[in-house]
Amino acid sequence: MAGVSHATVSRVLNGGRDVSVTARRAVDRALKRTGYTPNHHARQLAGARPDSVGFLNCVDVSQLFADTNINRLWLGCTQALADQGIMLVLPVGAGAARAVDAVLMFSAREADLGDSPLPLVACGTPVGHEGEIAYVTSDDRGGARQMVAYLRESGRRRIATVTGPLDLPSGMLRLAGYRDVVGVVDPGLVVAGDYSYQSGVVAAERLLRQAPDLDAVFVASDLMAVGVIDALTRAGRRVPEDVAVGGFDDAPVARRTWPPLTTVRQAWERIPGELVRQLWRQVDGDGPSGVVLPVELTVRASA
Amino acid sequence: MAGVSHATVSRVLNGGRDVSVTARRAVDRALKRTGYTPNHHARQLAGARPDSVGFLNCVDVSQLFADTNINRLWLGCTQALADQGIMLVLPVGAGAARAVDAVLMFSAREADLGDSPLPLVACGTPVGHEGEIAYVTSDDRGGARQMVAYLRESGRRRIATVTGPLDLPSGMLRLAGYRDVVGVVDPGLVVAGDYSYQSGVVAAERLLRQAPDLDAVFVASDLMAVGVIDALTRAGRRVPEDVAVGGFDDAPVARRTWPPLTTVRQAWERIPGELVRQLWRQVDGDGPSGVVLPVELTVRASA
DNA sequence: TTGTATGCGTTATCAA
DNA sequence: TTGATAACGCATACAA
Repeated sequence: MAGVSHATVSRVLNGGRDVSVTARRAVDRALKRTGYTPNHHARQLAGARPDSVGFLNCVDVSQLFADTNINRLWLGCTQALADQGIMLVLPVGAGAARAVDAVLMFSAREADLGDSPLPLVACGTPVGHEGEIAYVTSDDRGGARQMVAYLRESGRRRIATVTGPLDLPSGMLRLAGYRDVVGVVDPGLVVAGDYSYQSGVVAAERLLRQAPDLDAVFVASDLMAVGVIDALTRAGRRVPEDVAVGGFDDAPVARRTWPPLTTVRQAWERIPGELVRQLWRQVDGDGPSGVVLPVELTVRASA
Repeated sequence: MAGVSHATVSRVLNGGRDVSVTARRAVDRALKRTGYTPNHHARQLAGARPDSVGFLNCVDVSQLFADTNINRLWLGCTQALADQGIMLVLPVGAGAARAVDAVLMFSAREADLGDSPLPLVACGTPVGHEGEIAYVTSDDRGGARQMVAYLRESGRRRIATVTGPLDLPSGMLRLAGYRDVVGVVDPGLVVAGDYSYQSGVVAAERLLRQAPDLDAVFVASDLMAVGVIDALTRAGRRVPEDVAVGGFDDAPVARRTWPPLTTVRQAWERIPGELVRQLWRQVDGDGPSGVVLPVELTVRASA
């Protein structure tokens, strides 16, 4: 009760445009005096702009800070949103995203898609829903294509691949890119992994059995690629002399392997910003659209 | 539009009490057909019970899943709330808790306290605000007292202590418990740590310099205790023959040290349930109250 | 058992 | 620059 109306108080709260200095001061004092806190729900209901967005990782919550890719994105998004005074929240479990005003979605399988009542942007291609869901993604298919083409131009003839989970867009698309350049593929040269180090090891051992004459492997993630290199080395193959290994992501580990990993670099520094930009478009009612960020072949020593 | 009123729909949504079977079915069908999703904000505004609660860790978010204590609590709370169909959300950053309907607060320093507009329960004693904030805590002071008394009864005479952060209630109270039985304390026997392994190592080295004749150490956390044992061992002291070491928490690591750690066991399995129970009391408008859970001296081999 | 009416706390649209 | 006033979508006391 500063002797002014609701409306004036609201104006002060939202930037104080079109409010006289005296009124503003009176309101400010009253606010402080009464320890007033705006009600988030009422605010959102009345149509305020979202001020909390959820970082929804469809795969695994507990691994959030262990997976360097997700971690990088998390940090970037936190930053990009904090710049605008918006909080990033981590909803956990099935319907938990209802607690926030908007959603950033990661590692979504087809089943995770479906129309959301909230403004939503997917990180990665929402395969099969490209026209309905806004998204930002790296050029997975193009990147895979670049890598495999590079391997081939380096004179490799028996190029195998370790894929990511095939129910994930990135997994499917990187395999598609491999197919694009290899043409008709020998099934013995394709093994599925799950992006983990361990699955890289297992996949490489299997590959060695199925196709002992392979001379290159395109691995769909750097972490798996490390596993592949380790397994290959243990089996007595030299990298890259006997077998060239190419990864994907340019994760921090790519610089620390021996030999350093040739990989496809994702534009990590751009993704969070684009994600947030797309989210605002969504909030402003623009139709869903997709942003495909270019990737860059980064040649080091493993291939 | 199932041919019924708003109120009936609302009733169906909230359990369907006092609704005829036919009406309920009609509503259910209409709901499915239209893909209706209730608006969370409107619901909360209209006075519904909270259905998203925030797990607010005041210290460090990124370490959430690394700290075994916090991790245990996180899992327990997720479970306890999921049983009631409620989602646990992880708000990150200063004001992020505003996105949820209620708050569970961990590792709060005095500065983090202050009256919240949301129902809130602290895990740990809100020192200086005991009457204003509801809380659930282990008996830190009593536990420390038990441990130090046990050390003394075992014939130890120069009992040192490595404290936790002294701006954290648990840190202060465990030190207070130590004081309670030691009486007038030799300042050379007290070194502050921060609950980390590394700080245990550093503290022990310092203690060895300041008080080479010590014959026991009460360490305020198991993780630090491991560091203390390692440092002691490296310095040529045998545990427990030369120096007895007692920890606090009964973290998983306590069983895996050598020698296995004598420690103060917190009732981890009870804390989440009590926290949630207190939260509902809070929601129902009961005045803040505190729950102090007993701890148990667990004697293994290190003391 | 059902419908009507009111209020929740805020923003936004108008007049004044 | 300000103050009424109407939404916002839902829950609930009360009337029917």
